Amino acid sequence: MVDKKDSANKMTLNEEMKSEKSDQEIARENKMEKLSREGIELFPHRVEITHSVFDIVSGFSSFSNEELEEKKVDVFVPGRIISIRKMGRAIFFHIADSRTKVQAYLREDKVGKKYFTLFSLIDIGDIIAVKGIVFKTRTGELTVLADSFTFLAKCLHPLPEKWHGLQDIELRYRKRHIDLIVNPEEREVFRLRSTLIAHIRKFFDQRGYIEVETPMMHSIPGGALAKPFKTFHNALGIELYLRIAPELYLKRLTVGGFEKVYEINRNFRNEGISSEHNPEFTMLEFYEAYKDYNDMMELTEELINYLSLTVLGTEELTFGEEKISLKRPWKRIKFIEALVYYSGLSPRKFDDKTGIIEFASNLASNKVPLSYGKALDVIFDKYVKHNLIQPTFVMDYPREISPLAKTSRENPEEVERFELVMGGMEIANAFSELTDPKEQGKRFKQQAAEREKGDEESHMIDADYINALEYGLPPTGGEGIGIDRLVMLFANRKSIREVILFPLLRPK
RNA sequence: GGCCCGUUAGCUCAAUUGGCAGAGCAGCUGACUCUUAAUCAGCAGGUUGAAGGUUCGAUUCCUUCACGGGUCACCA
Repeated sequence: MVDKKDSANKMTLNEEMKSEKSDQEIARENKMEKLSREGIELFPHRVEITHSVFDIVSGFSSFSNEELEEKKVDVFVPGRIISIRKMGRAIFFHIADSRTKVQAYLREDKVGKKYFTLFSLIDIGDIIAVKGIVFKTRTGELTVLADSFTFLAKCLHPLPEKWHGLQDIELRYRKRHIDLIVNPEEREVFRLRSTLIAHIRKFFDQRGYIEVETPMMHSIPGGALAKPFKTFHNALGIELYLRIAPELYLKRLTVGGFEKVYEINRNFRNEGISSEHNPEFTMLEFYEAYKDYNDMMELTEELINYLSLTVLGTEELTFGEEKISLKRPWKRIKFIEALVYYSGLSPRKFDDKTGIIEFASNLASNKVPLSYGKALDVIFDKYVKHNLIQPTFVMDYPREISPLAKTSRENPEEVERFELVMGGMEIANAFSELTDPKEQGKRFKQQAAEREKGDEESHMIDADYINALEYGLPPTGGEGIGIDRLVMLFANRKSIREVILFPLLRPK
């Protein structure tokens, strides 16, 4: 098995080394050699620029050509060449930075024959810096009239076509750098992601939360019901798990006196890959002492509404065919009521536990025996989730599938937990945290029993966590929000791979 | 993992019933000093994802495999 893999790797490496260059790649290498022979540095150490492309476009677009001529704005601007239009002894080309592009204009009579000839050795994709004066062409396009240019990097491969860009989805993910060069709208998705996360930090920082980092490697994976990745620490000689959630560590911090904490970081779950699941994904978790799940609903509405208003400037998201209104307050529905409403089963049917388990088992294809709680969850996923497009808090979950949540004040079979569903996706999961160490011990034991029966996702017993609770966890509201999915909603992308720069793919 | 779909030039896509694998962009050569999907003339570019099979002949039909997409199942 190992040998087979090794030889396969060697094959691909050899193939890659031997792989023939295309005529276009050879042409580019030849140009590079010619330029080097001319004594031109193609990969300089640094360059003293005066403006970015964005600076020029944002700073001078509003001026007329007359005003620009008067100002005589000298610029030295770097960018990647994305198009070239050669017309005899004049050349127009566009250079781009991550935000926008600007035209440059090179004339033989202006730069001299030498520079002009050198430009024929430039390719689309090269990164150069253009020195010149800003003006507007007859058609009114802001343009840098070049008097010289400097190589910053040579591009040795042809770029994808200029108006279709890179369409091949597999190539876009495997060669994300090319995707980002030629597909400006993809850059915007990741810029949006960055801005969104920055505002999340701002939101919590302003409320007196502190941001913390807790371990990614756990000896007991906890805080969620999921299958972990396993790894090994050589020096300690112990098996470790990549974390499935930071929850138990964050609550230890609340025990320790940090009353408001949050963490934005990666979780790892060893489960299927789909348009809504990447094995590693980014989760925001936050915990606030003296609060319960009702407070967390308020906070969640406030957070997401604030994010939309500040980042997108609207309270309405467009997600595929749907419009999602973030106007507060959002819909709230009890878990069991949602099940009754969307499944079409009569409320009485849900009192028949074996009947429900049988019903749910027929929906699921795997043979793992279902508990009543799991059965309800299966029905929820199958009948309810995808119908909830507008933001909806689904409240009061079965206790069996919520081992870390406090029992409901009204119904001992339920816990104070909600999930926020939007665009048919689960976006957030929160509860009034279970703070009673004895009760927590019991819940863990029930989970361990499920585990014995073959449920790999059940929670392991974490004695150290119970010990932490024994020192006193104040009443606490806690919540996790899937950042990738939130970005999907904000960026109107139906696949999680569109909002993760390097989604996990099978190596080729 | 099951089912469906896709993989053709560097990129985006064609190819009729199984009958010489094409186009646009990009590239190369040349013309052109306000173009902008610049234009014009010419040239080059292919192991049709891989391996097998059927056939006189396979991009096309069949089998297996690889990778990806969609969907279902599990999960956030």
